[in-house]
Formats: sequence, structure tokens, C-alpha cells
Amino acid sequence: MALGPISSNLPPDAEIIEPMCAVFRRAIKAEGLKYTPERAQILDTIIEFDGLFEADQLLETIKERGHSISKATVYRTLKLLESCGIIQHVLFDREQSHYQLAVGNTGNTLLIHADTGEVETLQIPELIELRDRICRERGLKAQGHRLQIFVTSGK
Amino acid sequence: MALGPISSNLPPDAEIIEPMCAVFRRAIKAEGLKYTPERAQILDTIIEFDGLFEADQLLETIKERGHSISKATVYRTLKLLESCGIIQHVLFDREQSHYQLAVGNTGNTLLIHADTGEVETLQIPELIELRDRICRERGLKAQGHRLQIFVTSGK
DNA sequence: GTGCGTGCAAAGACTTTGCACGTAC
DNA sequence: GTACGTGCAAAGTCTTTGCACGCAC
Repeated sequence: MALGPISSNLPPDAEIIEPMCAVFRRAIKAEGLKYTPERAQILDTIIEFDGLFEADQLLETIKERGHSISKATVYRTLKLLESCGIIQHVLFDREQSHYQLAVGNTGNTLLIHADTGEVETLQIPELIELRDRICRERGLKAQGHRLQIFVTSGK
Repeated sequence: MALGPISSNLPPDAEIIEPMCAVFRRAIKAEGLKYTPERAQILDTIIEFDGLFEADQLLETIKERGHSISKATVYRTLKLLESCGIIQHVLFDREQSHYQLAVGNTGNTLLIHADTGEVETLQIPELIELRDRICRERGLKAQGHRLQIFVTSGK
């Protein structure tokens, strides 16, 4: 599946982005890790993406800006960011891993247009309720979720 | 584990399995393709799995039964089965693709235990309604979905 | 100064492909 | 008899790892 244009109605706004870097910095320090220029650059770029992205694309964008970070570092940093809860790993096809900023802890929903390959991001509050109810009934606690809805236009 | 309005599921029962093979056979013929012993064996094995499985595991099981089907054929058949709507491709981690029988066209929900790695399959009728409403509001038509909920036990 | 981080290239894991032979129809 | 299917091994993708050098703290 060739993914087309990715539109998002989840523009992370200032009040969310701002702390993002701080959270990362704090998380990193807490682990005795270092806040390197590479890590900062990667997070900055991700924030500007404003939606879904792929490791590949991240690497490309960084390169276009004249910076140079190795593939290995990008992957290592993505894992780190994920473990800090700053980004989420999203999988909807076999071809490639996608990531996106984790806005809050609310999980996310993707509307994937089966025909065009276009992907939209949504937040569905009812889904959280539904999810939590399901877990509660089983004595479980939801840590997060991913919902992918495959759609076709028209009809 | 029968809880409230949520029917836990996926032991595919006879009334579902039975037509499965017929559907496959018909779909295959319709495309001018052939119903080979390899394809039959693969579908049979999948049906017995009674839930989620990996390509790897499928290959292994077939081998244990004294049959021998190549990796390539397994992957090719999985794609075929997916395009016939008989199985669904499920992704919840990067490590490996998972597949499961597509029971109806209702999509599926996985409860993934973040701590133990255990995975349960559910059917959530309300989710279908929610999904369809969301699509309807946007002039779209849902073709299917996948929901993955990450949980931890206890509270 | 001491780890942790980085880049590079090689290694890995899963999946796909090319090709010649085999077989369902 | 004619496609289509299969097995094998090689090729591809994306991602991870090992290692020596470099830098944040």
C-alpha cells in the first residue's frame, strides 16, 4: 500500500509542544542519560511534523536541513521517545512503522482511506469510555490503545 | 469468561468454518486460480489455530504434521487469503505480523497484556456502532477496523 | 575523567522475488 | 497442453548491534 498525503487534524498546539521537550529532558536526566544535540534535533523535527511520520522521512528531513544524524541514532532515539511516552508507535501496514506524537495519554484513532491511502488522525472521547469500561469489567486497566478504521469515501 | 454485553470470542465454530473453505475455493476459482493441496493445507491449519497466529508458527505446525510447504508459498497464500477477506492482518508490534481468521466483516479488538504479552480477542458490538457513526458523519463508509487495547492486570 | 552517545558498517529478522520445474484444470 | 503454483535461494526492507571514537556532565 503506497501511502499518500497524510493529513492530520491534530496540530499539536503550543501548550502541548512546549512541555514535550521539557518532559523529554526530564525523563532523560532521570535515567542518568544525556540530552544530546541529536536527540534535541530529532524531537524538534518530530514536533514540526505535526502528525504521523516514518523513521525514514524523519531522517530525510533532518538531512535536508543540513544536519546529519545516523539511521542508528534515529532508531535509538525513537525508542527512547516512545519509552518516555512522547511518541507512539503506530502500525497499520506491513511496509513501515509509523510514529506520532502522543498527545496526552488518550490513544489515537486513524482513519485510513483504503482507496487513496490517505490517513487522518482523530480523537474519539467515547472510545476512551468504551475502552475503560471494557477493561474495568475484566479487572484490567487500560494503558493505551490504537484504533484503525479502514474507510472508503462516498456511499 | 462471559462478561456483560461483550462477547469474548473467537473460537470459530462450525457454522463459520464450514463456509470458510468454500469461500476460499470460490474466490480462487473466480480469479482463475487453482485450489492446490498447499493452499488447502494452509487454510486448514489456520482454522485449527482458532485465533491469532504468525506465519512462522503456521510453517512450523505444517512441518510437524509431516507436510512440507515452503516459506514463500505460505507468505503468498497468506496474502491471497487476506485479499479474499478470510484472514486479517493484525499488527501490534514490529517484531512480527500476526494474522487471524476474519470472523464476519466486523473488525476485531485485541486486548494486549502489556506485562505478560498475552493477547485476547474480543468482539465489541458498540464499537461497530461508534465506528459507523463516525464514518457516516464524514460521508465515509467503514470497511473494517482494528482496535488494540494495551492493558495491565489489576488496578 | 567517565560513561553514555554516535556513526559506520555489518548483522538480523521477516518477507518478497526470480527462475525452472511441477501440476490443477 | 497451458497457465498458474511451488520450492529454493538470493535479494530486499526495515531495524538492530558491535565497536571505536567523541562528547555531555
